[in-house]
Amino acid sequence: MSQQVPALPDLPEATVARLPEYLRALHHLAESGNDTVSSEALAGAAGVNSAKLRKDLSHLGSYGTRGVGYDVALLIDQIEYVLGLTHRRAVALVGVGNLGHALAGYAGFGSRGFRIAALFDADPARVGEHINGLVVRHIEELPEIAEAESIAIGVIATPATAAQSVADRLVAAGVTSILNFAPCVLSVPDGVDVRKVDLAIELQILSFHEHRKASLIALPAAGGLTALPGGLAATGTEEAVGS
Amino acid sequence: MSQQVPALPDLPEATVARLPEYLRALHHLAESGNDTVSSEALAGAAGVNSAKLRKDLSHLGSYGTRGVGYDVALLIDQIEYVLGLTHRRAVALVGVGNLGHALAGYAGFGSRGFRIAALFDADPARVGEHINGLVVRHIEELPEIAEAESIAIGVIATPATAAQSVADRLVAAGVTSILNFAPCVLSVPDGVDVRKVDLAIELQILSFHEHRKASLIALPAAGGLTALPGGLAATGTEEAVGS
DNA sequence: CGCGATTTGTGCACGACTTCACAAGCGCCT
DNA sequence: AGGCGCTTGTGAAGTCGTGCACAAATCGCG
Repeated sequence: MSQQVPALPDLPEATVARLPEYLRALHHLAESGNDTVSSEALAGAAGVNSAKLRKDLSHLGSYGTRGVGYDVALLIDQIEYVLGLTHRRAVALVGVGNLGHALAGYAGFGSRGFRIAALFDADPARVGEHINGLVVRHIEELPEIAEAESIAIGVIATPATAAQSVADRLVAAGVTSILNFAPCVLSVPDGVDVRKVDLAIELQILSFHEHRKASLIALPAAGGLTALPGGLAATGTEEAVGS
Repeated sequence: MSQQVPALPDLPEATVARLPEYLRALHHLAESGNDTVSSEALAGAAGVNSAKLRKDLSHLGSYGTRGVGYDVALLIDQIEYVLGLTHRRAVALVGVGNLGHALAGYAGFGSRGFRIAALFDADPARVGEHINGLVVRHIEELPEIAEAESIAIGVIATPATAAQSVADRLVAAGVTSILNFAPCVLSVPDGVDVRKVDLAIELQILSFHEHRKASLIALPAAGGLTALPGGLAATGTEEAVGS
């Protein structure tokens, strides 16, 4: 076996964070029947500028053809390989409350490289419940199941008060990557990666920009500090045309 | 009248993204009865290092006391002011499927400065449903309700195919900030902010790190690029991934 | 009142990321 | 075969963010 892949180049973190977006755009293009795509077009579909896209892809190697563009299928394979999506990864979801239920039923996980292999909760009243074809198990059972299913990724969807304890259990069960939806900071050993998603934080960041926009409008051109320069569109198409 | 606030300093985006985390930590400290906190302690609670925290806070002004620390209550007020959280902002949630349901029931929004003012869906079968004390309305009703409720923030929890159309409607209804859970790129006019949350992307980023960790272990110390520095220190408080 | 312990605020150097601008490479057309 | 237009890949410059290290400021105590 052994593909001739050149042993995982170590990519800038910012690039890694964008690769999944490129991948999604590429799948979309492939479904639309495109078999090649230019950096300009792909960048547009992914919401970044083309120079950044080319630099990102260049870190993976040279998979484009000058004068032509990128081969969609080849690029998909390369990105999936780099992201470690060549096989479906098993994920454990802990906490089947409000959010946990929604996550358990989210089709996007299944279609994009992951398999929810087990659901856990600490509340005995919830254990045994069937969700989307899976049965909720008690958190105590985590070690055996994690072992049996080769689970390396855990998702925490519990209240903040339980999150650290759950994280400890996950780590003890061999999990080395955690996606944390609880609004709190987790402390984990070296070598374990944690990513955090906090819905309220996202809104608060938007609120800041609302506040700023409002205060800019409210102030009559006071000094020279208005004249909003570039606009702050986050993921607009690109390069704001109008001004 | 007129608070003596010095007209919204324009903060680095990276700082803005961390302020909500500081705010959460501060509320936690306040509830625990602390009335002052050092940069070291607060940084620990927020999962950053103290130099960064001090620099972030210094952008807001000088609200600390040398030799003592920061006044918790004062700092909360300042951060809430800067983030525009002095009043509760009305949010429209569009799409009450799997995820939308969970978001509508998420208590964190209510407790951290937001009020879900209305729920919308395009599916007539869902219109009229009651969720958490709110009734689901048809998307056509958005303009009047957005106006009546002064809604400036919209949350999109629809399938990707509907997201752009919903975004257009939101913008037309006067919304200037959008939180997008649909896995697609939105294009919006200048002056409208968009933040995106994609659950599958978060997992794919973790997958990359899993892949990288696995390949490092697999390779017997080949060149000079392995040599993982830290070893397995117990419960590193912070610095999870560190490149 | 002055001194030492403590902690903030910040100048500076460094590193990471972004953007520009262009040479190099490729395919097509004549 | 040769030239032309198009697109990639990348050096180099610019921007942004981070972290160190220390001066400045404050408190408490003798």
